[in-house]
Amino acid sequence: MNAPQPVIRLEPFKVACSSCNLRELCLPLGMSSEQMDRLDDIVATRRAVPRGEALFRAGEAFTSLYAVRTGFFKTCVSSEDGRDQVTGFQMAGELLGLDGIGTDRHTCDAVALEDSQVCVIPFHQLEDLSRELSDLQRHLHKIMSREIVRDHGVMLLLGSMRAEERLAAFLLNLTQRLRTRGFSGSELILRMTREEIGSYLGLKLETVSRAFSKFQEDGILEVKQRHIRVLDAEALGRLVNGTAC
Amino acid sequence: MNAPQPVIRLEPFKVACSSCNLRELCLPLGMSSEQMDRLDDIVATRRAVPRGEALFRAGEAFTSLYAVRTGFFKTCVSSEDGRDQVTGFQMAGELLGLDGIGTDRHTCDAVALEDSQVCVIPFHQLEDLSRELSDLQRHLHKIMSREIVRDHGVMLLLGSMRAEERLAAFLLNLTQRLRTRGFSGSELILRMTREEIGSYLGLKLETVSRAFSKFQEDGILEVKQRHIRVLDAEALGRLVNGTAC
DNA sequence: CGCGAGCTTGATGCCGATCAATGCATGTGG
DNA sequence: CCACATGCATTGATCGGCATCAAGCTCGCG
Repeated sequence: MNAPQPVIRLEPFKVACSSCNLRELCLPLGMSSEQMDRLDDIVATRRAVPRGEALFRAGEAFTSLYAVRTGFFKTCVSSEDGRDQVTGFQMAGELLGLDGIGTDRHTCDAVALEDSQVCVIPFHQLEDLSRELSDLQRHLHKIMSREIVRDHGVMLLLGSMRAEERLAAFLLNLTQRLRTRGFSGSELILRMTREEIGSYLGLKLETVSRAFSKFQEDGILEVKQRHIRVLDAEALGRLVNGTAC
Repeated sequence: MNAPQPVIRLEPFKVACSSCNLRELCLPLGMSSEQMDRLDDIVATRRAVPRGEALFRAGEAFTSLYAVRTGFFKTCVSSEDGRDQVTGFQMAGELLGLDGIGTDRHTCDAVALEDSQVCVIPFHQLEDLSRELSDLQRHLHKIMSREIVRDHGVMLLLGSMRAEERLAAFLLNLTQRLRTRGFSGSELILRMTREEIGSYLGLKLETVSRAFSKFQEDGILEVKQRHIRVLDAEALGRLVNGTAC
């Protein structure tokens, strides 16, 4: 059903982890410059993915991991009967494609929510290199483990939180990650629709919209379509921790 | 808050992956006998965990992975405000502890639901060995990736299925895994309470109970407390795929 | 300017949570 | 052996949060 969709590929151009401003967020975290040079040898190309296009789709052969260099992605899985679920949103410095390692096929779609660029990391070469560089090996393991832990957090959210708590947790997570990337965290532009937020949070888009309106009424947020300003981050935090209940 | 709880530890005794009847399900899958000997060098001890005790708890230092040898476990995470969520059930041949790699601390509790034994796999030694044995390295990566994919499946379940579908999916998954281990799959004894099933599925225990009763009325299951007999596996499958809606 | 995608808001209904009572198996002590 | 406690499961009655259905609204764009 998911016919492999042609993805626009710009002419590959040379990139270097060692000179990338994301190196402290991304795969090269904590590596020496010699180690990074080795990594540069295998992370040789970038790929541009226009807004709305898929970087990969469920069912396609897995060959590489991808590091988001610029832009924003969602990943989503779907069941046979057509229901689908957004499993995550990825921003600069985050890895895509870990799902494909287990079966050598991707198990989800990765779709760009704005014009984006990724670094292509051929996985078998990465495995080879990580047998030589134990720092790289360890970091790869940590990244995969953290993805598992993140997923557990989402399960907790989906299994036990009510609508407003879910949205609050989502916003806190987003602002947190933006702050790590040098943004203020109190002002943000959502790159996804209400429906995509809802899919991620296990809610319908109307419920997401109502929750936004509620937060605005309560003076916690200022909401103008996709432009969000966080007025009371503490209140958001209280919502998540349930202290406010 | 989670004080490290003493876990009963039997005197370690020698074990061997190479002679383990789970080797085709577990970490040694697909390895040669020389490779397995190397693995045996580091997987040197077992540990017994009585029913109700924790193998590890959130916050404890991470040192090892554990392979379930006999018995049955649940893993659960909890939020600051005390809500908790069962994130998985593990049976023979499955690995526990992957969550701890990312931060060197466990992020969930692993609790035995019956008297159990695990093989202790010191993680740093496993990393060392997997730098030598690419088959082992690759298999470890596959195991972690599959855990991520499994988690995505649970998200889909929690985010978009209704109560009976969730229970049906859960039962199919259980019987599937039991069949892999040589059991019939049409008859099973649940090792967990209705409440634990509910936590995993994002439902209250009463809802789980009602769903069981409904399946019994419909002739899909025979339910006697924790003894379940699957009378109509196809109907269960239809429920999950939504064809029945 | 008008169209359409996405967002907001209201009215209604249903699924599953909640509250409560009872049943059933196991274990313990008199 | 029975009396009783305890933990778990079942079942019923009621309630509430979110889904659903249905209008409008906003904004960007051809």
